[in-house]
Amino acid sequence: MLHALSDPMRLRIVRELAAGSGDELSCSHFDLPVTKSTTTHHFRVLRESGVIRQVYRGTAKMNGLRRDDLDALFPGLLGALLAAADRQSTRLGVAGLNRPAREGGGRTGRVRPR
Amino acid sequence: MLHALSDPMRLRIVRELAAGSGDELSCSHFDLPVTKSTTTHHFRVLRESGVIRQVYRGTAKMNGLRRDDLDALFPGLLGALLAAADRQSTRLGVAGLNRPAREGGGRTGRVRPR
DNA sequence: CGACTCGTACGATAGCTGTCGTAGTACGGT
DNA sequence: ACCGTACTACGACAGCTATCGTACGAGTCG
Repeated sequence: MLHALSDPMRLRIVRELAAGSGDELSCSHFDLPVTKSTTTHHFRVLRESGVIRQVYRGTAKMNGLRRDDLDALFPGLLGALLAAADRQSTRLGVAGLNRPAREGGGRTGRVRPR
Repeated sequence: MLHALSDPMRLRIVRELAAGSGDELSCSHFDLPVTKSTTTHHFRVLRESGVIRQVYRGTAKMNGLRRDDLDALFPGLLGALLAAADRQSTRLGVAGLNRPAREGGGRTGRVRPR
């Protein structure tokens, strides 16, 4: 789980999910600066690490944060983590949630161009 | 920081540091199932991610958990994390802290043999 | 039906990283 | 002086993984 959450892109997804008042968002709701393939990859990692739940709801695939399960396993962890991410976000970037997440000096692969 | 803590070996180090009533332990106090080179590597990652503090105390190098700094930056995170690790530890392995950490099916490199 | 959108699967690629071994430095004991 | 301990630096290697592109199936709309 720590590994899953230690990627900026995935942490961003989780934060958006947690911020969403409703609890389920479609994959395409997220406007991530990566291709669809990569998005699928990240959602899979999150699902396989038990952080989110994915269900087909008619035509779209809804993603839900498994908050209760996580809280049962690791009480307080998710909350503290989200709070920490929020604090760091507001400390570094101005825009709250819209942090670039690995702007420029990414550590791996290309990000978008080509 | 999440990345630093998402490695079993490093989490183990941090847990031992946190468990130590005194706050500073020498590198060699830890009996990790890896070579000294790898140990140095992990300590460096922990130091560079700001989780621990290293000071030369005479001949030995003492490692201290930067608990207060971390708590200031991410209130409650470290506590929740350690608690979660403890719970998971007692759930999976019997021996509390002495979990093998990547026994057998490690994902990378060889572990010891050769 | 055809076109479009959403999401997946597969293969490729580059970079990170955990691990090791060997060699080196600093320091204290014999 | 010599050796042992503690730790680091550097190089090598294998595996993971974040990313991309392309191709594909499912479903919706004109």
